[in-house]
Order: sequence, then structure tokens, then C-alpha cells
Amino acid sequence: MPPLTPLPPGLHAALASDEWFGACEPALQAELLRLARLRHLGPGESLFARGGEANGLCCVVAGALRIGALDAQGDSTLLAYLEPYQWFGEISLIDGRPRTHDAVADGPTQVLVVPREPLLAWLDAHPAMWRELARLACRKLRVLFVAVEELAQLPLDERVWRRLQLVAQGYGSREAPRRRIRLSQEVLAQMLGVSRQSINKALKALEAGGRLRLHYGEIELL
Amino acid sequence: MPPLTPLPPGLHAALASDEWFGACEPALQAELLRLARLRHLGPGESLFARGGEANGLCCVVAGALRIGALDAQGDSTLLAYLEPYQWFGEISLIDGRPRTHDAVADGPTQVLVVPREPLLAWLDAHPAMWRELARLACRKLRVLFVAVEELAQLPLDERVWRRLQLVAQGYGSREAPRRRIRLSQEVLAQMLGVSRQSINKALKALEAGGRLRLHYGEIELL
DNA sequence: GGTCGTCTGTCAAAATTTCGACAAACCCCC
DNA sequence: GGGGGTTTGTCGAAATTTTGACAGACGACC
Repeated sequence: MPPLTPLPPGLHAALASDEWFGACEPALQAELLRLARLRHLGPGESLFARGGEANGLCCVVAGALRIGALDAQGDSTLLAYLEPYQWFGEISLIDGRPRTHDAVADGPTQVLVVPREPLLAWLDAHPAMWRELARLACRKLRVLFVAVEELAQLPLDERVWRRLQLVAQGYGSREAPRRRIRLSQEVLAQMLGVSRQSINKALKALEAGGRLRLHYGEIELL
Repeated sequence: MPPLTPLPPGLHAALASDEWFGACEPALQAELLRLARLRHLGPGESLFARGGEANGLCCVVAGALRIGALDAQGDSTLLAYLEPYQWFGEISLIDGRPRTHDAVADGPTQVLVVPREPLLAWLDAHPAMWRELARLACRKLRVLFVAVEELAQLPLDERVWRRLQLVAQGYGSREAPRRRIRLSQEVLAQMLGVSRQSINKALKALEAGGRLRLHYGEIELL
């Protein structure tokens, strides 16, 4: 069963830049690529929604995804901003329960989707590979623990700084942090759950401290 | 190699009340019990510390543990309050990296410790069991995602309410929530990263709303 | 039964954050 | 080059939270 869309050449090398995928057993790497289908999303298009059924393991290969959710009041929270080549969706793969978040494309975006059923079947035949999935979940746990702690304790300036670094490093996915981040202050405010004005003040303070430089719709880390 | 201290009779049944352990493959359940050593901790004694080396998978069987950390200012954050029969420590088991938090006994406490090396060796021989460890990590991911979202968005009253319910349910470990929770308002404040006075006000509001009743050093959920 | 340490309830001032508003700057697209 | 929509910078009033303080309540221990 060939991919619906042929996978871009050189994809494997690019995917290996992710800390998780790069350290995976070659057999799993190969199988993920063999089963993967490339899905194209238009701006604002949804990949999956909170509460929806698990469709498989995913990886951003172009563009970006906003991971968030709408709360009871209809306000949207933003949990993460995923760029290439980050893998996600392992939670529903592992436990079979519904999606925890909404995933929406931010601009034209391409996502690799490894369908759940064939992947689970392959994992049944290669159970040692579950360890790699545990590793993926584990990495996220570490990031989340740090995030929870900082969210509760640090002053806002510092929370903003850490969160920017987190996005720059792709939440632990990238080795070398990105220098420039395309995020509006509005979106950053959603991620941290404070008002845009507070974010603006914090960013100004960080800029005055020489830790970053502000541009239009973009932040440059120094 | 017999346990240093004989394991209490009936322990297996009690452990099965935990959602994770109860749903584990019997082979893994048996092996965990076979490898486990019972460790006794006095009040305030540390089981492990942030940054320390992984010593194994653990489970509270009596008393309680405070899971937290000291930040740069020396203020302590409290992440969780673990009671029987909750399993933890799987992160360092899975990735071999240092402990993310401090674990300190709150009163006389007994903890089951399954040493890392023999457990890893057994897992090598039974790789399908990695799926169970992935399940454990996965459950924590779900709890944390919800916690992060609520921490950022909900008003304080609601955050307090949800956190109490989380503790009452053992963070998803217990099926039937506990009715009374022994937690001072001071500790609750540390968990949520706000002042004790704010917690007091929030609890009063919840009590006025008929959702709980306050006692000395204890909170009763209704 | 008394003492001590902890926990709770409450207060007012200080600091911080939100909210609503508005103008200027910027980019994209026609 | 000129809209039009988005993003940023900033303001003041309102609301909330923190801080520091103190008294009373409670439980443990002698």
C-alpha cells in the first residue's frame, strides 16, 4: 500500500533531527515511514479535535500546528505550537482514549499520519518498540513537569522567557534552539493564560534586559 | 533473593485497587512484587531528591509522600501528595535520566521500591511489558495536561476545587474518591502557587456554595 | 489540665493584573 | 501606492492578589 502522496525525498534525514525519532530503533523508524500518509492542511484546518477518536501517531513536517482547546466559556487556551519535526498523538495511541486537545493548522501545513490500526498490529509483532513510545511519552512528561512548576512559581517575566525557550527548542525536540520565533503577543498570552498587556510589559522588560529583541509578529532570542 | 522485609500479606489485592497496577499484565504484577523491597521512611525523610539517580519504580503502601521541589529562591513547590497505592518514578526508569522531583515522607511512610537494574533486565526478556509502563506514563500525561490547562485558565475557586478532587482521586489512581483530605491550607497554597489567604477565601467560597466543608487540618468534599 | 506549636480566619495597605480603549506601526494584497 | 486587517504600545480605572500582621481555635504532649 503506497502512500497516498509520495513522501518527500530526504524526509528521513530531516525527521532524524528530532531527538526522539533520531534515537529510535531503525526498525521503528522505517516502519513509521512505511505506514505514514502525508496529509495537507489549509490554514485553520483541523487535524483532530479534543474528544475525538485516536487516528494515529503524527508528525509535523511543514508549517505549524496550534495545540490547544476551548474551555467551557469558549475561550481558547493554547498549550503548544508545534513545528517540524515534532511527533505527537502518542497518548491516544497508547491508551486508546480520546484526544486531549485540538490540533489546528497555523498556515499551510503538512502532517505525517501513521494510522493507528496497522501501527498497533506491527507493535504487537515487535513489542520491544513499545519502549520507544514510552520514551516519547516520558519526554513530554519531563517538559510538562517543568512547565507546571514554573507556571505556579516564577514571576511572569521569567515564565515568558522560559516558555519562549521551550518553543525555540521545540519542547525538547530540537538540539539547537531556533533564534527567531514567529508568535504574536496575543498567542503568547493565550499560552500563559495572562492578558496581552501583561505579556507586552514582560517582553519589554526582557528586551530591556538584553535577553531578546522584539520585531513585528516575531521575537528574536539573544 | 527474598525481600529485606517480608511484604505484608494481602498487599497484592490492595495494590490492585490502583487503576494502573490493577490493569497490568499478571506477569508484570507478579514480577514487580517479586523484585520489590519495602522501605520504611520516618516523617520528613527523603526517598529521593531532584537530580538524583534513578533507583527504581516505587509505590506508596502506607503513609504519604510529598512530591515537590525547591526552586532557586529556596521556596518549595508542591506538585502532588501521593497516598497508597500510587506508583511513581517511571520517568527515570524509562529514560534513565535524573529524578524530576523530591519525594519526602509526610509522617511514617512505607514505600515499595522495585530496583531499576533487575527490573530492566526482566523487561528486556519481556519487552511487551514496556507497553504497561507506557500506559503509566500516559496516565500521568493526561492528568498533567488537564492540570496545565486549568492552572492557566480557570478562576481560583475552580482551580482549588479541581485540585482537591484530583488529590481525592489519587490523580486518577483511585476509582472511588476519598471523602476527607488531610491537607492544610498552607500546603494547598504551595500546590497552586498562590497565597494562603487566597486559598482561604476560595475555600470559604466553596463551602458557602455547599461543595465542601472545612475542618481543622482537613477538608471534607460533599 | 496546662502549654506549645500549628492551623485558621480576617484585616488593611501595597503591588500587580485585568479590562476597555485607542493610536500608531506593520504587512499583505489589490 | 493605497486600503484593510492585524499587531503592537500605552493609558487609567477597576478588580484581584500579595504581603505582613495578629488573634483565636485546635490538637498533641507532658
